[in-house]
Amino acid sequence: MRKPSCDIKDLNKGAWSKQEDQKLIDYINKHGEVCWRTLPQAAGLHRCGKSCRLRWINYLRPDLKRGNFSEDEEDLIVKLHALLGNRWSLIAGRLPGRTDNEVKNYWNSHIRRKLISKGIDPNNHRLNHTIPATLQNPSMFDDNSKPSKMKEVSKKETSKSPQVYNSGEVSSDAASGEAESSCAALPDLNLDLSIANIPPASPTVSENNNHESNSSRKLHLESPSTLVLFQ
DNA sequence: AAGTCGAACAACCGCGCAAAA
DNA sequence: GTTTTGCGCGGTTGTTCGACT
Repeated sequence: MRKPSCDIKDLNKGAWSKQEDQKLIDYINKHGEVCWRTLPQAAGLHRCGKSCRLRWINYLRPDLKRGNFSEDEEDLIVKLHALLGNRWSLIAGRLPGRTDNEVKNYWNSHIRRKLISKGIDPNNHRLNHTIPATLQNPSMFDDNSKPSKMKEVSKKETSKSPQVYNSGEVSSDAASGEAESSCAALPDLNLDLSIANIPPASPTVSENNNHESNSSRKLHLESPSTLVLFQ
């Protein structure tokens, strides 16, 4: 049986200290992103490689943008989500300086609610037939779609709700189908969109790593025609 | 001022995939 | 052809902090 990659005892968990961050940064600056499994020991970190990788990719990488998402970025996320579903790494790959985790969090905390407030199902980008309570009483949302008292879309509810795009089960057909339907739902969005039209982000870590990401392997993005949509 | 609630976000977990052995 | 290994992904959880009562 395969042994877990993080089964070593006495490993630190939880928040990273500044010292740990610095060790990781120093090591990667010196040696580059080598084998994540062996990196912690080599760098003198009591963390599993996975944890180091995550910390580096999501927080320590020098090319990270951080800060609020712009309107353009938000638009792009919505469009890409309509195309790709919950393929956060692919979506993030088109947003320079953004990570999949960041995009995912932003989607769940901001965009998702925003769409719901507009009566759009964030799972399939279709207009809900039943008018949501939020539309009947728009005052429940302010301009930033920050729900003042929206218990209906509580954290648990949103995270536990079934996703249309189950991981690994979304074919490009399904994705394009969603996109087609979303055109009607989102008339303001120009979904005459192809991957080729989207400005490429700076190479991600995985791309730099000479490894094709899992997601691109699954979707074969290297052949853009797969995802080009025409209305 | 204290307590409660919810949003935001960092981090972890489990799984699938591809490459290597 | 099968098993093992490591990476990367998406989903979920935990923690922090600000707003509100």
